[in-house]
Amino acid sequence: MAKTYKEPANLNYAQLASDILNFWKSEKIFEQSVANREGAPTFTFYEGPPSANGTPGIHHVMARTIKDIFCRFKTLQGYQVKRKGGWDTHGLPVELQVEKQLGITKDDIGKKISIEEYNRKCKETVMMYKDQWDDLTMKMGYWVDLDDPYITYDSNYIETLWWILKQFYTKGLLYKGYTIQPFSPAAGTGLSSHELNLPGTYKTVKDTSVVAQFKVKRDAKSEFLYTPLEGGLRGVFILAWTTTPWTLPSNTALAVGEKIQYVQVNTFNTYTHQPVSVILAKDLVQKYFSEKGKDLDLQTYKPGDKVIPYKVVQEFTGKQVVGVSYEQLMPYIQPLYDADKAFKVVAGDFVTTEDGTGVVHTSPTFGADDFRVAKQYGIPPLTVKDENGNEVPTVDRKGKFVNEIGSKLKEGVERYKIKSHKPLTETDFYVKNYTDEDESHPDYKSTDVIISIILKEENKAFKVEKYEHTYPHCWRTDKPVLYYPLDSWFIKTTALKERMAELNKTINWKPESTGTGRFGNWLENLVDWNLSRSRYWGTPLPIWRTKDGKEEKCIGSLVELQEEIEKAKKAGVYTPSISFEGGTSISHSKGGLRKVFDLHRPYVDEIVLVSPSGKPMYREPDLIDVWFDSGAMPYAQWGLNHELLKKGDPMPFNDGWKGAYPADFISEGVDQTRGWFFTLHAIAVLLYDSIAFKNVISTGLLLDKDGNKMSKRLGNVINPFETLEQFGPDLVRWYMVENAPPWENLKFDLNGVVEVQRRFFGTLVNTYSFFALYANIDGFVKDEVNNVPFEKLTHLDKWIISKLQSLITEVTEAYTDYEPTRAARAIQEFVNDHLSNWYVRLNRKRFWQPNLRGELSEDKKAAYETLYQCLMVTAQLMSPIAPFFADWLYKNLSDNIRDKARAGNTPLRQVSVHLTDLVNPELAHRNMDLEISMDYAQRICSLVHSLRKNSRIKVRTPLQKILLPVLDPRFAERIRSVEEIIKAEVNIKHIEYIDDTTGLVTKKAKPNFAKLGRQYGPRMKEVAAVINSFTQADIQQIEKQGALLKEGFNLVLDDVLISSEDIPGWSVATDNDLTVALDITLTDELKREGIARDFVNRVQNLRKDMGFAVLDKITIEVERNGETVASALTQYSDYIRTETQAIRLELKDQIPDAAEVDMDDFKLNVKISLIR
RNA sequence: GGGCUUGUAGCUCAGGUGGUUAGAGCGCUACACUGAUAAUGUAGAGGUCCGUGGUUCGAGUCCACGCAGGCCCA
Repeated sequence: MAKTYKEPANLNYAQLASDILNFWKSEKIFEQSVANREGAPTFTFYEGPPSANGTPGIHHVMARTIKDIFCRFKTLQGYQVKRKGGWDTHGLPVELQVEKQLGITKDDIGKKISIEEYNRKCKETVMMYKDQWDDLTMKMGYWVDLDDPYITYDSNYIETLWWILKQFYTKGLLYKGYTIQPFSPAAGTGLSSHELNLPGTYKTVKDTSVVAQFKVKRDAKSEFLYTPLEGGLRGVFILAWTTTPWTLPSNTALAVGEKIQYVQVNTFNTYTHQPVSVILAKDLVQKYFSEKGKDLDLQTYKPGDKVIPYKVVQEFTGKQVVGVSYEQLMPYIQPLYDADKAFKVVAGDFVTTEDGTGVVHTSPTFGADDFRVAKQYGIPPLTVKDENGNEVPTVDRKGKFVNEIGSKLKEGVERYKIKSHKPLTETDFYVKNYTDEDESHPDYKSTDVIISIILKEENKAFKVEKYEHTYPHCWRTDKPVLYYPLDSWFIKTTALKERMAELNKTINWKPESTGTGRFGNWLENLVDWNLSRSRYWGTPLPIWRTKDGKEEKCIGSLVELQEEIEKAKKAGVYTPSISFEGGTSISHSKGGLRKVFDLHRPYVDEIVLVSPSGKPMYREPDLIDVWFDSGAMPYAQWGLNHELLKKGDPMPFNDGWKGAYPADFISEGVDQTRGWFFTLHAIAVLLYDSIAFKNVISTGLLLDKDGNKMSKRLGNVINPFETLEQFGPDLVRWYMVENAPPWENLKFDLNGVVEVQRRFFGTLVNTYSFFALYANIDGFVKDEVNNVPFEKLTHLDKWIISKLQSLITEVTEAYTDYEPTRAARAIQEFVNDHLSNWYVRLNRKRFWQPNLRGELSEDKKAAYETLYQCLMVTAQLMSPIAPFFADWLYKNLSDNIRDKARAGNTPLRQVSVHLTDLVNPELAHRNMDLEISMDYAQRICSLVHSLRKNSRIKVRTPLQKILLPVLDPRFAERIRSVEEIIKAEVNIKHIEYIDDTTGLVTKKAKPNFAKLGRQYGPRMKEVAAVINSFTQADIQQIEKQGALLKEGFNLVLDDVLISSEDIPGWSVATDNDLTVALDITLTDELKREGIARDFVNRVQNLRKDMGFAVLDKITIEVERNGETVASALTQYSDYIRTETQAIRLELKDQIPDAAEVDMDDFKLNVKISLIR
């Protein structure tokens, strides 16, 4: 017989997936799934571009599974879901990889290797692992369009970025400023955070640290600090600590912690012995004052005394001194602007009491925190004008104080007769030893030391000491790094901060906390976006400037660039010619060499434009942050359309743009919150006052099974290819989704995948195999049009179909809410607990009943149809998560009727489940009463099993009855509707419903706390005690009359929960509101029936042992063994023969070659033989 | 240091709005079943619900302060 339904043996899930993958490829299923929905509403998905310069990891399988699920689900729902792939190609990781490959460092660029060659190498490297990525994409079943991806290094792509930047520039949102960055004066270059993380950069050094005394100005705000001054005290000083005394001349603020407790202490200066009143954090008092000096009389102090008396005179929080003004510590130069706002106490969230004084000296030009807090409070930096009139910091790029400071320091050296290793001029004050001075010279003094001495002399230093700490050094020169203001280009994101927060509220974040918390807070504390990167491989900033910085141009397209170049040529500042080729790329010839032009360095740097006043303009050398690349993908993935651009279209993008903005859905790791999620959002708000995405899932981390990060060092990295090969993609995907919600971290354990295989896929395959086995035997073929009418289905059929409708509703809702884990768990529960363990198990007999006259009975047909429907819908519901397996199941169930379905244009005409339309729940087939009844049945059976086990009576032995206390008539009705199922399942003859009239049930009343609580509140304990003391009569009364007055409490029926406690003399089992008692009396009649059943079982075993086929007919011979057995076998002869396909059952006195079978209580000699 | 997040059985996880006996699966132990069978069922053991305070008649759940892990920042 040709098998209509495949019967899998030893299913290999990886093989299955690879077969289905071939099918998808050859039939172009993905393409069809998009083309099919032409004209339908669109669902827009944006692919966050991965970088192909590294190999994909198992976490990419996770991230992409999530993306894939919702794209597939929306397709099933009828949307058209285009998914354009993309590649992220720029950035530091690419550069580092190239440097590693070539064995060079950044220093060698432009020396050992030209920028041109270097960037060519980067471009080659960036797609190094593209094949592996493509392979993974295919193998894991991630559907994304890889034929036409966007690539961020493309000229088209970069051109769009330029266009966007130009829009920002025109709106005044792009400006040049500075930030504090690590800088190596010796090398003359900024350092990236990566360079700071190189081994060996942090060295332990001994620096001179100073606790400086900042004198508080007396005014209304600070008056309270002057109140406790005693005679002789000259002033109040705030103590602030620094390990970089050279930054003190540029101090403009002091930062305190608002919540930190500070104290004011009257004491003496160690160096000048002058009486002073100082302010510092309470926690740090012991660090600066010896306990011996505490509360000593200040009058007794004489200069030179070892013990310095001190007295804490008041205590206050940082908040109270915020806003206090102080005198400039080293008044060498004045701020260039906003001088009135300088020299104030401010609050800084970075202030601690771990070291120092709890007050942080703030110099906005030389510290990132300082810069930030100064900006926040509008405090000016201390800067000077250079020869061009530009504002510059007080230390130049060589690490030397400017002359304005240098000359003052020189004066100090002379005034205080400080000895030095060589005569110092105003140009000798390097803030660190960048000039390799001889430090071993006995009179050598660093600038830090000189400053400290001057401060001591001037009663401005409270304490000076050497301080050992680790400090970053330049990996090239081994010299200390300075934190230094460097030019940068910024996008003024702060201008639209409120709008960004407002629009963010319209985005559906999964989980919500990432949106409101992590992202929302980030938006609230937003600073301007620093776009500049001093690197080589990336999108160049399209801004040209004259040398003096007075004129600049921002280029917004290639056309514009070409026009500007023409102008420059006419003006004679630039000779190479550039021309368009094919409208999108330009070629560039210089010195006879002609090469295809791309917009990267160094080519773009060679272009010199001309300013309106006729001066040459050079490109600002910066590249832009790669996050701008990816954040601009909604626009740049399509590229600029020059025709629309000419017309002045505000959205001049190529085909594909329309209707694809904003995205309906995106998903990336939670680490992208301030990366891609932010840049997408920022650019969208700045450009179009729009959101860029409506729904977003931020996925958690993928850890190893012990919760550790996967790293090569730990050797706990899971290879995605091996894992997919071993288990197949469906199991891996299912495991990842089912195990934890996607935004939680996932502890990836291969044992979990094995478990998914056994527990879920194994069960589902078994269920399908069961169906296939019997459907093949019976020749059942699904007919989409003619089904057994719903009314004629059995209770169980209707029940599982009702369950199925509930499942459809639940799963659809879960997917719609972006809760894939809920969907997976619901499907799993349905398949395991309801379909397999209940429906199939209880219905097995229906399937193996022989057909009368070779025809399928209506009941059997109904069983097949019901099971078929359940499997088919399961395939569809699970298809977003387990796309290969679901398609396999779908095809197995429907391939045989495809032609007919096509002819009739019925739903199963589609060759793949991924082309079908999601079923809608048929609410008419939902029957909650039935579902509740069946739930009771399942629980009652479980209780009876438990009772049977306790009394050691196996299920094959029938028992007379169970007793079921009935507290509510509706309950009895419900049970009656499933009575037959219960009786069959636990092999019981009768169910007896008993109520309190029988006197068998003892009832118990428990307080309904939830309801009583609202009413009685604090008197709860009293009421509860009253209810717990209810007598049977009390319970009866409240049940009958609905109310009871007892001990002053007017109680109604709802106030109590009545359950049956016990049935005297019976063994009972309870499960919440259910109680069951089992009659364990064994009569002879019951024993005989039990023996018959046991006997059937033993014969079946023999049949199986002897390798008989299911339909083989046999004869049975049994040796006599007592009267009970004989009568049992005689009485149940018909039953036994039907069950075992036996033609004859004979009792004999002796059977020579019989097999001995164990009937538990006794043994029987039995012989079965095949009838040919 | 800050923001966000997690902490429930040996492991992986559920536990609307507070309600008195905290659940599931796996694993373990025992038993049953043996025509879904490299399956299956039932039962049992296993808990300081991270800690300490607080609010409340009542806290796994709410609040505060901690501890430990994670992510992103600084």
